[in-house]
Amino acid sequence: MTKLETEMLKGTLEGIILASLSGRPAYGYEITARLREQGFSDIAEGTIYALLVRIEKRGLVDVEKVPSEKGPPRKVHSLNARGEEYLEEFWRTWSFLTERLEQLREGGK
Amino acid sequence: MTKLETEMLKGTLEGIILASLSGRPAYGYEITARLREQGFSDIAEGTIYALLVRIEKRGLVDVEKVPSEKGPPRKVHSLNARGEEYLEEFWRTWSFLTERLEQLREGGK
DNA sequence: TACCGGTACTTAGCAAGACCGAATAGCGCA
DNA sequence: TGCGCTATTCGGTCTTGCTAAGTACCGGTA
Repeated sequence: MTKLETEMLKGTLEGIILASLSGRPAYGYEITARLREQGFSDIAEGTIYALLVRIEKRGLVDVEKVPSEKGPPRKVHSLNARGEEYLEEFWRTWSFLTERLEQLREGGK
Repeated sequence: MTKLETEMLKGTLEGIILASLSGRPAYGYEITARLREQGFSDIAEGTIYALLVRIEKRGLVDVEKVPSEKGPPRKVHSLNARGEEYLEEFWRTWSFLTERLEQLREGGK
């Protein structure tokens, strides 16, 4: 992970995870795998778990413990109503940012 | 400024300033004004100055002191070769991020 | 002269986010 | 027994942006 990426992820990683959770509940290990497949190759596992705890505390996801066939029990996170709302807010802010940046990029040429 | 925006700016504000400096040298006060016009209405002035100091230390800009008619001397910052390089790198990373997020957004529907 | 407002920059202390590394734990297989 | 994969937790560090306050220069006005 480049330093640039790391810093840019701040504030967006949360939205990324919520988005990835939207409609498809998942547990930490699974989310990490999903993200890696989707191109976020080097996101630290510890980071994902810390973030999941955070969004749980904020009440954006519901958590259910499900026994696993191959390891300790999984904590399955599903986006709830508040989470959906927050996700929408996230997309709005994200759109705002991308629009501004696109403007700047155009202007810089 | 919403908390979401603040967190999302982390890691991108630097690029925003470099981009805004690209081709048009400017001093802090001016940059703040520019950004406000461009929609970043609530970026703290102190933040801009701190950031300018940082990018100067990293050698991404050249700084020249220019006397002002109405106040203390201005520190005019201009993007140098290293800064241009860094800016390109920033845009690459930014593009990567936006593509991934766009994917996620599509997938979530 | 004294003061105020606008211009311009600086600094100290704080909160939040992501990272790394290590630890804990369950399970199957050689 | 020990290795490797699954799965989660925790402590300490670095970077970033924010707030709030202060310094400094200038012109106009009372």
